Amino acid sequence: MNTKYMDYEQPGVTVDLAVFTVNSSKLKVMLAKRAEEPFHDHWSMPGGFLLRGESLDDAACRVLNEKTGVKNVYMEQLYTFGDPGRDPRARVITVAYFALIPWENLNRPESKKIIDLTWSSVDQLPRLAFDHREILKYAVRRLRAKASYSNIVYGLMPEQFRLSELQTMYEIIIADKLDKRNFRKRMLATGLLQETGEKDLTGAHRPAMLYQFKKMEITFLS
Amino acid sequence: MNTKYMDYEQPGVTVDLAVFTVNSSKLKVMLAKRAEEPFHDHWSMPGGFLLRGESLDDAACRVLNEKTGVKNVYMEQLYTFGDPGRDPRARVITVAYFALIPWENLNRPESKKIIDLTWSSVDQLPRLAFDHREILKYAVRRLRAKASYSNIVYGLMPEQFRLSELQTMYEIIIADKLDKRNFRKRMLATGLLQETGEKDLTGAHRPAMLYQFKKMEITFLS
DNA sequence: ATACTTAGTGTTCATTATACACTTAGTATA
DNA sequence: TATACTAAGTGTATAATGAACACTAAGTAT
Repeated sequence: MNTKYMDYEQPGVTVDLAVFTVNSSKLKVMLAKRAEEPFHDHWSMPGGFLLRGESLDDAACRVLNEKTGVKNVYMEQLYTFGDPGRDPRARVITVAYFALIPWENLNRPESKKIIDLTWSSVDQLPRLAFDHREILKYAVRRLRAKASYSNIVYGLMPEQFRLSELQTMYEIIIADKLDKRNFRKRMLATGLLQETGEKDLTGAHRPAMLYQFKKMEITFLS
Repeated sequence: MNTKYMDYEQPGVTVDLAVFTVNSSKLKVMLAKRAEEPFHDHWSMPGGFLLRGESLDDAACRVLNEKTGVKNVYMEQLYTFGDPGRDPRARVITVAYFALIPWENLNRPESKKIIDLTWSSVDQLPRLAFDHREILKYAVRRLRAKASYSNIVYGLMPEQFRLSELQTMYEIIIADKLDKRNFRKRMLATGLLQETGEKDLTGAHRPAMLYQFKKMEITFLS
């Protein structure tokens, strides 16, 4: 490191994750229990310091993989938080990311159980470390906004699904009801869905066609 | 700084600005000539290192003020760039901002002339230092996108203006023509504009009503 | 007085969004 | 094996929005 830089602050740089999933009809976010001071035993966003030679995106993927064992999920950079005093020990800049994981992809064999992780409903967050409450609120706002004008919800769906499940997913995220017929029309009109040919025969009622996404790629809708 | 952090990389943190204006019917961005290695004499985005105790937003405002003398302009955080190797000397994380300044607010008495600043048309960028070309491309994309669904263009207008000037501003940014009557209908329907009562008597033709914004506040339009 | 230039204004048509209710195809059970 | 039950699946009419389009008005210049 060039000594010329020493006049300036060289903060620590962390990458923190807002990891969302939906389970039990609730939008939930992943929290990690802190094992160290400050905020010992408080819940916080999972995160970690940037490593030498590691890009920000790589760091975010690494942290996610360490905590959940999952890979290849939807992830994007959210915002960078750097107010002085947000970490009482030292100056820390946090690049926040947000990620979406289908509930079905968690609790899989490769997701080693980590005892100090939990999933909290986004409208009942516990007391959080640092400014993480603020960051998560911001992440939820972004997710809700993007759900209304993009197909980002795809990142939360399992491989195959009924259209009614997709609709429910939208309803949970935007916290509002949708009209069944209009919803189906709109979704099928995007051309992003594909019938799998298989039927879901669970339940004492007419079976549902199962669908999948042609490509997992986020696009902007009308 | 806690020595525990020393295992991790402590990068330099800079704040770099994509400062836009419109002049001579072109969307332009501010470039600064570098006085030091690396990339000596190359053009770059204006920016600087984060100072001790300074928030990211404050740093962005400070840099903008140092370069242009202007304050109170529209500014937002854009994205954070942190690939290793983007600065050949050392690890540097750059939090990029974008700002909008009406051309009329520049070259004012308080804007001391800085010889190593220039305005470049965004579609004819010179060779730039670091990854600044990539960052500016990203900023232009964001500006264009936001122009189409928000009233962000307001940040580029002078205090008072004709509706035809506002339309031209939109046309320059989105690089497309708009229908005069539909444009005026839509703009007036937002309720964000206010007649000043004054007329613009320049030119050999019917004078135009002058308008102003009720409040300089970015909102999302239909 | 006339020519010139930009300002200012409404209507029609096409597209998109919204509201709304019945039939279908399975399972469960009497 | 008939009947009840449940969620799946489907179409139309109306309202709202967006797009296309041409003439008159109010000044200045000659």
